[in-house]
Amino acid sequence: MSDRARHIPEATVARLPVYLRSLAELVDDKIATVSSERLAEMAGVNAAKVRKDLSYLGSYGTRGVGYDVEYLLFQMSRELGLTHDWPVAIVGAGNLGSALANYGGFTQRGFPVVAMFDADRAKVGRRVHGVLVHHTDDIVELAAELGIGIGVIATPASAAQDVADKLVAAGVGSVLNFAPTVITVPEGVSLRKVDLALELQILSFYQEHREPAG
Amino acid sequence: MSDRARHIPEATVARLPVYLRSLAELVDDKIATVSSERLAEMAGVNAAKVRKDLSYLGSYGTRGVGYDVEYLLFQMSRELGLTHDWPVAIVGAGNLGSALANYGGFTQRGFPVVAMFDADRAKVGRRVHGVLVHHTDDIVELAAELGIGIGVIATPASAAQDVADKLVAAGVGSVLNFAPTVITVPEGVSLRKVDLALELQILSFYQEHREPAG
DNA sequence: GGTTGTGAACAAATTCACAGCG
DNA sequence: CGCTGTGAATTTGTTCACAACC
Repeated sequence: MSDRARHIPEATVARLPVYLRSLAELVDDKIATVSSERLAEMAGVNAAKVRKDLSYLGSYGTRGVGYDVEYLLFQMSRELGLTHDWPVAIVGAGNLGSALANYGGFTQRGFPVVAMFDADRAKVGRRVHGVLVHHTDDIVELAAELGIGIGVIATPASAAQDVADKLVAAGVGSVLNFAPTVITVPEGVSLRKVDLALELQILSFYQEHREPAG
Repeated sequence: MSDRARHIPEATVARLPVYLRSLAELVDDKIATVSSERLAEMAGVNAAKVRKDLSYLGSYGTRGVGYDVEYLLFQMSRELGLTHDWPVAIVGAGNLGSALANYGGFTQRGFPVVAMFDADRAKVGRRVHGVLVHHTDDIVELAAELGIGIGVIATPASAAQDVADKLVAAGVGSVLNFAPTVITVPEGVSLRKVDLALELQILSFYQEHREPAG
């Protein structure tokens, strides 16, 4: 239907959730209208970028006035696919997987954790934050059955690619990888990664190269 | 000393740790030499990018042969500042902060967690994975005393900016923010963020816009 | 007057393609 | 002959600057 938003740049897509959060704050504060400048400040970017980014969604602002907070929030939620829930499965019920399951933020933001999987039979049958742990052998069958769209990988690196393959076989369209290894997914499946140690190593570089003091 | 690597692009810096991990795997497998093509495959990028990235570090390859794995690993570790440890403090001893402290990967990769901080007096004095929890009021004093270079923020969003300010006041040069909010640090301080819900929201966008099937 | 929306200018990052060297 | 290292071309992303509009 909406032919407006034809191909939004990746960099813009990655910023939309930040704007969304800012808009949610404004709603909480009962603020009805916001300028690109104010929104930029809240999102930690500059105003030109906000306007360019928002323009990909459509012309939702009013010149001389700004953007209607609630209207923009709604349009952005719709564009991000956040007007409905996306059931999520977490694979790996170890430290990290359990922490993710216990972290309420997922369910609260529309990503209910509906299943967990682990390769360790001793963990199968347990519940983490109310979510039942299944065996990884059952990913393909169960994830498909439960209509899981997004899979979260929180396994050791050695298991990650195999798990990703199973998730894809189950019809999962998006994968969020926490395992410290590169995994690949077929064309058409989205993949993002969060690598904790890697982030520290990047910071280490800048730490090492601070102010040449010359 | 080395005047070679004058200003490495950010995008390249963010990939260096991925190459580093690949090189470590090759060392484990007792492989002495690697081509840009092979390294690219392991790192999930293309060969041209590998060569361009590595060229910023210096001319460490041999034409017709490839790169000496151990030598490149050493040079890269040095460039990334990973030849010595970087003591880290984690602020926020809740679910996430505790999971991060318990996650052995940090210490193991040269980022020993030497202190934790929390605003809740009930948590102060406890130990998480052997690390003592202090009160956030003592960040400035203690972080400076302990020579902490990198601070990890794992607090609720509402506390994050205040904590960041304290860390900076303590002389911390790098901040890794897990709180779901935008924080700012002064010029010269490095900042990276990991936002779990945000990653899922980005995936939701692509999930929502899968295959227009036209 | 004030603020958006957007072409045009600029900057960063990626990819190509090949000379140069082992 | 094979593979690196790198200029040049291309693509992607950012910022400027201003016309259009409320």
